[in-house]
Amino acid sequence: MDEASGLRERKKRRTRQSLIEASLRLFHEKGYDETTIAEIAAAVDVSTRTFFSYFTSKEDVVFFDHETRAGRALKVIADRRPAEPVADLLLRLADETLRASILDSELTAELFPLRHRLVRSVPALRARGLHLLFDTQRRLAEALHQAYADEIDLVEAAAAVGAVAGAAHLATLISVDRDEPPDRAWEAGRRAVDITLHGLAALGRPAAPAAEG
Amino acid sequence: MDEASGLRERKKRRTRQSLIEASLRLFHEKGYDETTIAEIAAAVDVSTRTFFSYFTSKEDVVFFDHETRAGRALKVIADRRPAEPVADLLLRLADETLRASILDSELTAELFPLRHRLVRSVPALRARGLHLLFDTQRRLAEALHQAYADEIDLVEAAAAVGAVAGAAHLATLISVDRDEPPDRAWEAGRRAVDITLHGLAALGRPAAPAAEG
DNA sequence: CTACCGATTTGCAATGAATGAAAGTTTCTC
DNA sequence: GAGAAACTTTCATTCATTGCAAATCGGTAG
Repeated sequence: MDEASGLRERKKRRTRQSLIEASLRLFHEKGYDETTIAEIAAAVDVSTRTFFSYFTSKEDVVFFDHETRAGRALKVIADRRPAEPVADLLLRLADETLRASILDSELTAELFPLRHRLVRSVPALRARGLHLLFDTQRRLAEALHQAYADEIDLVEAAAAVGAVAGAAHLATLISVDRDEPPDRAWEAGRRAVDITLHGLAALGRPAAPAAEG
Repeated sequence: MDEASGLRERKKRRTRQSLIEASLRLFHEKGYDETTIAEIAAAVDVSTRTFFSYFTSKEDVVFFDHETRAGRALKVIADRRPAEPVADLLLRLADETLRASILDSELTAELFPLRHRLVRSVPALRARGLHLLFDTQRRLAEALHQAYADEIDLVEAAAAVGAVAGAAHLATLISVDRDEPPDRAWEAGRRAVDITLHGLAALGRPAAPAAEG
């Protein structure tokens, strides 16, 4: 795609990456509000103004990889397997997304968990994160509707995406907020998805194993 | 409760209300970013500084009634009817919440829909709104778990709340974004909740009417 | 009515994010 | 190399937000 690497490109990529890493590191050390753009810029040795030509806002640096991730999720839907039931696709989608949000990243092992903590603890970042999450959900819903055009309408698609994402998100969120380890959070998300797929109507009843036919 | 109305109290209430209304009106007329706190303050004839003693930020005015609403939702759960199935309570909860977000408000008929549009169209407000929404969901999940302590664990409660809220929210959101009228959005939300309660596993299949037993 | 206490409001100064415009540099192309 | 295109840096400005101290206001005990 954009592999064309002139010196210019490489330099830009490096600056960008440096800004991201310096930002996260400083946010971690001094706190988000306490860190000024000036300090970040100084750490990378560029002007304050340059920061804003790479990221539109202070919040934005933290979500540098959002678009990449959203694209990957959309691709899962776009590449849906022929005759695959909606529920199966949703399960795969949830699986991949959960995995990605716990492991995968363009960040070093040092910075990855650190960002998580930041987004969880800084209200402004949490808010921005949710905003991005929802915009993605909307896109996913539209994509799902497209992919299964003659099977489910837009409202159904929205219900499906919203339900699965909502359940998984809230479940992992609560788990993580209780300082449970990543694998526990992953498990919670996974279980939430299962419950949602099988229907909340069954909740609280003994344990009626969902009939497969 | 706090009905103690000295002149002081009344005056404060009036100022607060004026600030809210002036804000919404100006945000609508000039746009959110284009409206300065100074203008809002001027419109109500108080100092800029005073604005901040009523609301912690510019975004905050718009969500002045959030806490009240969240409290009402929590109360629905707290007052759960004896022996009421989880799914039934969730349905009632969704119903009341959907209704409230389309009708009810401490605002005039003129300002109510106007705020909706603002929150939908201004990224910063949308983000803040989602943040508040999620905090509420978390509280609702904890409350649900408490209310049904020996029937569902916290993850199940989170899955339930997240799924229902997620489905309803995304469905109405998409509907509203397509400029469909409020009653259509309400219907979409309602349908999304039904779908979620019955399980997404059934999606896309002919039309297997959920067995009631 | 008057003095006094505590709650509000105000004016002022400062900090820092974000943006626009113009000028200076660097990289790329021919 | 010359010039264009892409980046950066400077500089100046607007505006949200906050801390502080002085000025006001409302309630109330003499």
